[in-house]
Amino acid sequence: MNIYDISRKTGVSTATVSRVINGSSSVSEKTRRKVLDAIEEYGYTPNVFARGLGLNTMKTVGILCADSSDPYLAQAVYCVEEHCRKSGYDVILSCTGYDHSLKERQMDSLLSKRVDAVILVGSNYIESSDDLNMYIAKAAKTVPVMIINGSINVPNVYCTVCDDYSAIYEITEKMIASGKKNPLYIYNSESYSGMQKLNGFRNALARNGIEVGSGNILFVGSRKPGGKSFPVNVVKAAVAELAAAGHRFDCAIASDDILAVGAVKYANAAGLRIPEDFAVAGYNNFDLCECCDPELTSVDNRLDVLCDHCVSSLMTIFSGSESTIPKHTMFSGEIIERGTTNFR
Amino acid sequence: MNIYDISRKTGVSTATVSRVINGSSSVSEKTRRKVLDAIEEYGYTPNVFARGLGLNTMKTVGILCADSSDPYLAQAVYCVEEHCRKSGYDVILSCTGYDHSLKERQMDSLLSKRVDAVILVGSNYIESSDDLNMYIAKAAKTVPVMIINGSINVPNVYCTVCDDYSAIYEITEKMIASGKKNPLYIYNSESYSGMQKLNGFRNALARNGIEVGSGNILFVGSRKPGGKSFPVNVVKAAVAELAAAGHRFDCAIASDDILAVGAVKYANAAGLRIPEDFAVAGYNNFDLCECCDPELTSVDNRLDVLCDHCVSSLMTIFSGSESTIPKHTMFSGEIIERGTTNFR
DNA sequence: TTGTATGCGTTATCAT
DNA sequence: ATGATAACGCATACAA
Repeated sequence: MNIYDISRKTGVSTATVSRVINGSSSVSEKTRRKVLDAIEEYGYTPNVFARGLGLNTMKTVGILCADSSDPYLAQAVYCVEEHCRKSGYDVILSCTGYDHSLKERQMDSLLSKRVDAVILVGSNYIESSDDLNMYIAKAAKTVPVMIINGSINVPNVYCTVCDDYSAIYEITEKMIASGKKNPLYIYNSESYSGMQKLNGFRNALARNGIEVGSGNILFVGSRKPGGKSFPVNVVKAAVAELAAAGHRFDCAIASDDILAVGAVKYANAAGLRIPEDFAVAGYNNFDLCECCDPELTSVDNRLDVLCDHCVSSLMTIFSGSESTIPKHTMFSGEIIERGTTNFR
Repeated sequence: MNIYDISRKTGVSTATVSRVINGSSSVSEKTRRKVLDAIEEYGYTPNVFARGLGLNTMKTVGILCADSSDPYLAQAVYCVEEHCRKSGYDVILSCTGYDHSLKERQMDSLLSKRVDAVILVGSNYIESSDDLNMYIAKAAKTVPVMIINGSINVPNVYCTVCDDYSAIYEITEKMIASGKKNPLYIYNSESYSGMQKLNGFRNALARNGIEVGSGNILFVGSRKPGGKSFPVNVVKAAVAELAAAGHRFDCAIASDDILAVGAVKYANAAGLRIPEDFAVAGYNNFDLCECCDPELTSVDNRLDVLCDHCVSSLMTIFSGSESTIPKHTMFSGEIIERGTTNFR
């Protein structure tokens, strides 16, 4: 059943059928009804390939994300997908893992599918070397590229980020203001955003005259794609090991809630009182925070806001008003205090 | 840059270019090289729309899932996407929420995109009324429909499920065998799978001569799409309320880990010893289990196995050997014991 | 091994 | 308001 069939059944030309389908105004009400009825009767659906061939678009955006099973990214993907769909765009999901080579290949694959835009979800798409970011600039010559939680200054690339630096800086300051002298920073990502957070921690310590030594910073290894989450007991063990090595700390700040939970487990196992002996703060404000005992203080990075802003911007760009869209938008995180800290 | 351009640049016909692209054997090595070089040089990519128009396929499968931000579904989506991509198929993701009307609409939308198959992820796609499942049968007339964790007997629909009934039956028996007299069942989904689990619980109790009253079963409301997870404190409060109403229980079995965590929080807050006074078991075996204190006993439903089986089957069907694929495949769950229980 | 010609189902342009 | 037809870019049947 194609447009010719409908044309034949109704006795009008394919052009008119097409007009009806696309809601063109210059069709008589009578003809429109006739055509609509036939479409309904025969269950005709326009062929998207033929349409795509002519218009060179299938109203589809590609999503690149490292690992859609990571709760943070899953949340973002959901939010982006929903918003795109409501705006009439389908979503092709493409998980790349954390290795560079695959990212580049999947990007090419997406472009070869003639997506109308690509959205990079997660801070891990911007590498520290410009060379490695070339493929993004190249892609942006074809279609608009949106980045959620990553930043790069290239034409036709639009970035929406959370101010991770300030959020960590601020929460570290609060820790110190609440009387803590020896903060520990725990992280598992060396992405740009990861480094921003780390800098926030370092600078807050420096600002308060606390020396930063190897005992203050703990890298627990990178996330692996497809694992349900980051193994919390790895963190627990790493913190315990650090303590056993003689390092002293009275609080921990983590770049991700799951890491913070590891710290809480360490403290509970070591018989430390939380937050009196050992305070903990996480990042992302997942429901995991409420699963923790005591409940976990965290930074809400307002992912939904970022995603909505990103997709709204994209739709505006599609509408042709790209000049009104900022290339870079930064939102502030928000500290949500719960039982693992005692700020004042 | 299209196939005509490459044809012109190389001095061979478009047919030959097409042959090279598609790896046809009957092309001289010399010609092949020449064409390949030109393709490389000009960065030519075949137009998928034109290709799709002729072949009527874009090597794409549609995924329908209620909420890709639910950790369980996110895990499944990741697994399915990865496997599909490795098999040369792209994935269109479509989140439907838990309402029926949207499911039907998104299914239509997917079919109108001419996907080569549809994968339904999650137990919430099979309704108890046949009427409501009609749209699945209808879709299956066009393309193969795969269901992960849901079951229905219809031509061209292939189901892969976990034996939820037996898993819950078994874990309930273990609870009772470990000395518990008053189990509580906590659930938040009335899907087919949800009912299977509940039946497993009921039958295990009946089998052991324990009467099932309203104080033994707690429904805590349904999941909402897009929320990060199920609000754990809602569960905690609901259990506390049940206890306050005079109901007595010495263990809890939950249909999802997050609900079990709620029960653990209740016990901790009530000063009950786990597992002596109050044992807890969850379902799904997420890393959440390890975040819990004590760590949570759970049923591993082997989602990765289900997903892999589902996609492998699909690829076999694509290859034309659908007759070798079972319409229904059931895997067993596996009980993973941790600190919240003391089985023997 | 290679080339020619045609169909695939739309949309858009240009007539009428 | 409606119709005829070209164009979109590829794969393939058929011819050479």
